[in-house]
Amino acid sequence: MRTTVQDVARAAGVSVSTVSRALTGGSVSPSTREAVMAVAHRLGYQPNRAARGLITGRTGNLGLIVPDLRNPFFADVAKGVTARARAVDCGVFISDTDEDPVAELEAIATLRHNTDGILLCSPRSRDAELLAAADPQNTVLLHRRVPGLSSVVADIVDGTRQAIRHLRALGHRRIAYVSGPEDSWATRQRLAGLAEFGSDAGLEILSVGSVAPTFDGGVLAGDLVLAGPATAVLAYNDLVATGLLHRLAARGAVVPERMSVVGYDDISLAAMSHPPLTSVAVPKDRAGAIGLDLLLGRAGSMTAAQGAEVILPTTLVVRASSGARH
Amino acid sequence: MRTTVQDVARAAGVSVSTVSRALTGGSVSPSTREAVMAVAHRLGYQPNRAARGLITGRTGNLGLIVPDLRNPFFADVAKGVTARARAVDCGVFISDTDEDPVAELEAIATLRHNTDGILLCSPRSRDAELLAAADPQNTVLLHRRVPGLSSVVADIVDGTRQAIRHLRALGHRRIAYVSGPEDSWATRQRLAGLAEFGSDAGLEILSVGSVAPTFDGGVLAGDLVLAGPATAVLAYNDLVATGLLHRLAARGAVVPERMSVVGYDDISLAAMSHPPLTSVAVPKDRAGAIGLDLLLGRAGSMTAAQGAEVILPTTLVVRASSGARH
DNA sequence: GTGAAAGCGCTAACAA
DNA sequence: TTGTTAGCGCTTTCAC
Repeated sequence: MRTTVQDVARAAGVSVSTVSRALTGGSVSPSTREAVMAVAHRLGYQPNRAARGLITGRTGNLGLIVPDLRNPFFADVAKGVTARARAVDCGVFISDTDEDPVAELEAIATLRHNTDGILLCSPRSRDAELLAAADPQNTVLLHRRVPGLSSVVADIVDGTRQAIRHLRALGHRRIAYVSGPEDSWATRQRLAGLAEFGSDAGLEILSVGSVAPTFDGGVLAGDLVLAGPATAVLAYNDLVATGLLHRLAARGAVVPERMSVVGYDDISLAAMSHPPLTSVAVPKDRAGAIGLDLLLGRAGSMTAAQGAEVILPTTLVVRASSGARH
Repeated sequence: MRTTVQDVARAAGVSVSTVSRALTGGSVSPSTREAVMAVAHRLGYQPNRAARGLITGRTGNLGLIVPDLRNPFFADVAKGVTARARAVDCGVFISDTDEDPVAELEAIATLRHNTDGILLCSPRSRDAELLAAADPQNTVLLHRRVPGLSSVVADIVDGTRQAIRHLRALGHRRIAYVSGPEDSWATRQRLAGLAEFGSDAGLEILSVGSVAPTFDGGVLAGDLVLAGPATAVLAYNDLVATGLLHRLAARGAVVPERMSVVGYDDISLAAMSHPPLTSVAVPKDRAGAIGLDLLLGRAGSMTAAQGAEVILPTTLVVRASSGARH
């Protein structure tokens, strides 16, 4: 049997309430506290979080919901969350919904009752669904914004701006854009960033349509891009950019001489691609960590309950896949 | 306030125990069960797992400890665990120890008291430490074997055999091997596989030493391999193989014409490398799922408490990075 | 400053 | 089949 407060109380010759106070920081005489702590340590006492949660109403745990842990983007987010959680001694339930919206809603329903809060990565669900399922008081959206819910997002519009300016500075005048899922918030943000250059006389943004935000989507996009007059391409994300790189190589189009390629997100893959990929870096792990702080009321004056909207800066990381126009 | 069994009981006009029975599968009349279920659903009732766990002694949750979620290998393992967990309605605490052995022991200590069991990925800790910290009754080791603890591992010896035979069939006679962390179980297994070919007269296995099991480790290994007479190389894992591929490309050594490369683990990166990587596929997600079943006593007759040792088959996936000797 | 007792939400005896 | 009751381990009034 596990050691309980009872055991510690008996061994220390005090009451259970004194043990509880000594361990949780109530008002106890210093000598008593010390004695209790010593006994607790000697007995290897670990408080039962469930029992504590039952009475305090706080579980000390929170939930993280992601569409796919295999996607390096979400793995990075999860890493940021777990790292911060470890620092503040908070448990993290992770739910991988496998891109299934139904599983996502189920996860929200379960976790909202069994945790102190939910960090939600939901690129695809509709605003209304999210608003219906989530509790605004203790839900923080990661990398997506929905009015009425707290969120931590990256400044995608500015990231797009940096990418296009970079390519323009390299002499590119016709830049293809490979879009992602049409209904997603991230897609809309990217397009908003591109729209800024609509009035730029010397520049043409050529949309080659939407593809799946995957390696295969990028392979598909490769041919579409080569069919046009573009000398550079901005991809929806690094997975797409990597597929693009492959297809270009297979078609004999040398990067960056024939075509410059810029990705999005700066996942670890970007540095390992061939050639290494120029990419708009998004602070994925930091977003996770800040989201957690918001949930726990540790983010300075901001809390999730107040409907905080945090925007994190993006940075263009220049590698070998982008170069001067030939 | 959340709805409780009390609320459901009142609304359904029955006692709390009837509600409990109706919801957990006790003996209740079909009509009552149906009525209770309907009311529970209407009220959006979600049982408080903490309260349930307090009395049943089972939390319905388990813990997964990994060194690094960013590593695709462990992301795959986590995916397997969470997918199976979702199917059996079980929560998963994930703890990313960031390769820190101290954090790992802390995670074990916390989770063993707050979950029904622990799935542990610990490539580096020493056997004795693990045996001291873990409870053999409800701990399952993933991708590592320690006498006295249950484990789910891949047949690495056979995987190595397949890789070497593949290269030999392609005409290679001098095969370099890039080793990983010297003290790890996985490293020893790979070496055991290679040892089988020690007496093969027409074959020479050239060890080029140990490197970090990362992309950078592979870059480093590239030069070491090129300095020798080998025409093919087997890398510790796919991350190393990818770094190798990069360095070989940078040095002008065409793969597979000048050098065949075979990796290990078949992470998603393998299919996206340039050229796509031949790799020994390890059933990462299946291992996670089976580990979970072992913990929950759902794996047929086997349970973690009995010290089960499951060995999963490996398969060589041939892609473009390996070819006939020139 | 300390102890006794109530009770968080739930399940499992035990009665009926 | 159903209801009543005790109690899981803990924190928190409320007395003292």
